[in-house]
Amino acid sequence: MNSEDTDQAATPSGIGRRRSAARADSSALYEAKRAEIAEAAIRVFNRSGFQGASMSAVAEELGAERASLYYYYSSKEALFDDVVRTVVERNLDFVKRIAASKISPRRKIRDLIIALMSSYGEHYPLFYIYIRENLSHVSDARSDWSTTMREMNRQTTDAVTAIIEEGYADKSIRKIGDARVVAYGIFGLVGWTHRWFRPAESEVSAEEIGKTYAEMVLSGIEPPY
Amino acid sequence: MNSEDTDQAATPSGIGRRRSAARADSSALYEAKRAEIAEAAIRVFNRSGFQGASMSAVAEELGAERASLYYYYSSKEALFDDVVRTVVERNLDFVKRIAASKISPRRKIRDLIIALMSSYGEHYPLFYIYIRENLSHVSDARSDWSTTMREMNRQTTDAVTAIIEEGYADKSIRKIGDARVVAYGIFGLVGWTHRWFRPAESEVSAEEIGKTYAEMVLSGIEPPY
DNA sequence: TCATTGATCAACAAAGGTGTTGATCAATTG
DNA sequence: CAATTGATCAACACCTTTGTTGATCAATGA
Repeated sequence: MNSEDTDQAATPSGIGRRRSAARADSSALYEAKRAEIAEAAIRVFNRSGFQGASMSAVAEELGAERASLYYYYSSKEALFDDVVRTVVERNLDFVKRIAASKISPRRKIRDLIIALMSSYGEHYPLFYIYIRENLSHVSDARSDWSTTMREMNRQTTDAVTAIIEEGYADKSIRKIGDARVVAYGIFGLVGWTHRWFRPAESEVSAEEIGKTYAEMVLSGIEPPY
Repeated sequence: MNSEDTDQAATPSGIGRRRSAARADSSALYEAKRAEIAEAAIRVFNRSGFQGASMSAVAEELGAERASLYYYYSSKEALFDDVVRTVVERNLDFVKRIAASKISPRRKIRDLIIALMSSYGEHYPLFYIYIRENLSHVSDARSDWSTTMREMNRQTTDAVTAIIEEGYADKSIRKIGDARVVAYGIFGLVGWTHRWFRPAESEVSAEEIGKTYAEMVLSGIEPPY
């Protein structure tokens, strides 16, 4: 894709070499600029999805020139990857931290739902662009990246499933069905908000939604008394 | 887009006139062929989404020629509309029927979740292509179609919200939060299955999933005793 | 002052998609 | 048999997008 690794025809401006150098540069200033581009991209991806988003639209959103984006990102996929990697990593850390805490399974579930919703609201629309995508557009050429992402997704699901099973084992959670189905249900409740929740316009806060869903799930999985 | 409404240059084969006639034809035989095309399209749309799906892919899936599709559908959008309209209408009928039945709000919720899941599993992947899309690709040119679809979506949500509120009013449902948030939660539980549930490969049946989620929601919204 | 560098401008080739068109073939049907 | 018709073939124009390239401008800073 780029033939400027070593040899470079000596152009008067040397812009070719400068460009590839810039894309490889990971100094703070460059990363800051990349973050700025990523922020604009997040908004566009959120509106149009990966396939529907064009680099022109990202450039326009940023108020810059399309060619300039290629100064920092080598392709639309690279840009998208950068954005999604952030989300998936943050999400997994999040879930893992709660899973590892020393509280009861029921409390974990409650904390998870509320904290997840709050985080989604706070970082809107960052998480939602990832939730929408489902990584369905990944090309075979990037199978290692997509493998990594799917692996992290699996870990995220596994962590929540493990919490449910922990509760099944110590009988603090009533066995209402397959633990994985329950885990997916929790992600469904929270993830589905991407379809209707707009923090800036909503009358109910992200936290309130979280509390409602936590209440919904919890009182359902509590043993009868 | 088509200039064959009235005048048509007399071509030797008259194929132009024949084509527009075919597209307007709604006899049983033509509708059957359209259904056959739509079935192939459903599979492709489910795999790739509207934007990612190409007419070539649909043709290949059907085992036919791309040009032949245009004999029955005037555009990719027309094909997609045909598919989605079916789903949205069926879904709304479904929800309305349960909402109108003479059972308690709690029973309505339970029946709705189980029946919806069963229907999704049975008609897989028809409903899921609609759930994925969110009608986000609609162009301004088709605003009447999209308005109709959004209106039907609203009615579907409203119907479920009304059931919750009915329960809030007669105190048969414990007030855990905004009725609409709860309604969206139910759609989230059920709708999210599009991300992981594959009827042909799954160990748990659609009905089992429905029962699990019904249990999860119900015992949660039951008043304490 | 002068080299460096981020950013822009203005092209460009290549790819892939859409919808159209006319000729043609093969099967069906009156 | 002869007309009809579904389906195919093989182009075609058109459009959008992607990623590249080289010249150039303007600000920065040594």
